[in-house]
Amino acid sequence: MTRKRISESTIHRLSLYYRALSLLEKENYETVSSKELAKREKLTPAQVRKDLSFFGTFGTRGLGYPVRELKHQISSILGIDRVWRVALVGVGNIGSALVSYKEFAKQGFQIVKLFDNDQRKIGSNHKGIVISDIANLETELREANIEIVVLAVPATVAQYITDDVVRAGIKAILNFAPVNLKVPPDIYLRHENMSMELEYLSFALVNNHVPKRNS
Amino acid sequence: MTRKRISESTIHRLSLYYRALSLLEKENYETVSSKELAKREKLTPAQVRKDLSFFGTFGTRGLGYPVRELKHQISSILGIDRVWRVALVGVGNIGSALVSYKEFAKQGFQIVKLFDNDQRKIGSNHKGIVISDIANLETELREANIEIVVLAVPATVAQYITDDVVRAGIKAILNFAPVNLKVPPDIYLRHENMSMELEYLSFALVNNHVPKRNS
DNA sequence: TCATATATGTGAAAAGGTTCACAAGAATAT
DNA sequence: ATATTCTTGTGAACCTTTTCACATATATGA
Ligand SMILES: NC(=O)c1ccc[n+]([C@@H]2O[C@H](COP(=O)([O-])OP(=O)(O)OC[C@H]3O[C@@H](n4cnc5c(N)ncnc54)[C@H](O)[C@@H]3O)[C@@H](O)[C@H]2O)c1
Ligand SMILES: NC(=O)c1ccc[n+]([C@@H]2O[C@H](COP(=O)([O-])OP(=O)(O)OC[C@H]3O[C@@H](n4cnc5c(N)ncnc54)[C@H](O)[C@@H]3O)[C@@H](O)[C@H]2O)c1
Repeated sequence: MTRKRISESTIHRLSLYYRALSLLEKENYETVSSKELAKREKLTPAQVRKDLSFFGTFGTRGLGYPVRELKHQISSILGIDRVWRVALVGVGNIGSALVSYKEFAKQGFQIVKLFDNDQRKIGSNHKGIVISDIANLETELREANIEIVVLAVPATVAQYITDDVVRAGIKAILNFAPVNLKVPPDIYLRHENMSMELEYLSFALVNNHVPKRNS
Repeated sequence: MTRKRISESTIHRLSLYYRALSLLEKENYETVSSKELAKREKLTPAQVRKDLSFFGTFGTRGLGYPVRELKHQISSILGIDRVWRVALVGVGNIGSALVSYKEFAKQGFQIVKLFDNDQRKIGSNHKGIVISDIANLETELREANIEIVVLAVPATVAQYITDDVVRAGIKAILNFAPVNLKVPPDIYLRHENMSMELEYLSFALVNNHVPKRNS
């Protein structure tokens, strides 16, 4: 268990390193320097080395990092060297897109349960999964040993469903609805907010923005 | 033109304030304190006041901020008090979901052009927009006066299409493909990376993470 | 009119995150 | 063997962001 407190930015960059390493592996690189890794994800070599140093010493001086080995280490740090059982609530536009996305499963996020409140959808088979009735959310989340819930429901019902999800003992939620959900402090809650990124672009264009620090 | 350099975090929080203010307006609030605004978006009152202070003085001591007025001010700062002409490339799973999403248009992001390379899709009418051939990307982006391009194509072709988009004079790109795109320094490029958020949840669960600073 | 309560706006302090710079380890060439 | 080159790992310096704390301004009630 990581006892040092790691910043969110570092964790996000681990995802980037993982992605870059996957590509490097495909390109048959044996080793990679912090310089090359940094270049591929628009970061600095010092940043790469500092981030990795929080978790151990993975490199060889004069040579760099072993690609396969480091990739494996990062997947272990991120906890994606295993399968996570994920449920998705709201099989609408965005929900359907997420279910169809094969990369999630490849990274260990396996969507094994779908929920909706639309009678036309309930019971139907969607990409090999039968859509469950939202009325049975709590019991079925428990029975299926779900660990992560993805919310793709209208903003108006998101809080209500969240309360149910929390009651089912779920500790991690990814929310696509543009609303700030109230959850107990021991729940990990993340938001996917696409409007925010569009609004950033809008701001940047209008103000000719030069960020103080780069993303 | 904002000459002071504003941090990305501040801009992202402006989006949150805007969202909260929209709701407050619906709830018929006349004024709102930094305290209430902070509570609704899980921030601190000082943070709210500091952020707003970068752009002017909008509040009244002893009373708070006028909801309608502040909302309007923020929409002007973010540049969403106007219509942006957006094109979307790749009308697949996620692309279709984005086109169907009415909130974008309500916030001024109007998707007016769709592109794909699939012959079965080209020429067909999708939510009132005829899908164009990717072969005509550059000319049609220019002719339609597109200002923002959303990329929802496979990662393998994303860089290639980006080069075209840049050649068409587009200055703002929102990319959904999990790949770091190379663009000239005067282009605003943002990434929507859903795996990253899932991986954060995974990390948090595995490591019992307490972030150093909250999101 | 005055007292009290409320809440902003903002310098200054504190906390956090990034970059620098270099000692030290390892590979490679001579 | 030794020199040279390369590149890591990491304290310390630097820069950015957040939080604190309070002077200041307004509203409200007596
Ligand atoms: N579509 C997008 O591109 C997009 C982009 C950003 C954010 N979002 C957000 O994602 C969420 C879903 O958007 P969407 O476009 O997929 O909407 P949608 O209407 O297509 O899908 C919502 C789904 O949720 C189901 N649902 C409604 N109430 C429910 C309930 N009480 N219990 C269970 N299921 C319920 C509906 O039957 C539907 O299948 C919304 O909050 C939206 O704001 C969507
Ligand atoms: N579906 C998801 O939930 C999801 C989640 C995260 C990221 N993404 C990313 O979003 C992108 C799209 O994903 P998707 O699931 O919608 O895939 P998809 O295959 O359903 O859609 C891709 C679309 O792009 C079109 N396309 C392919 N090559 C093209 C080209 N050269 N020019 C123009 N159009 C072209 C295809 O015809 C198709 O319509 C991918 O990069 C994916 O990694 C998707």
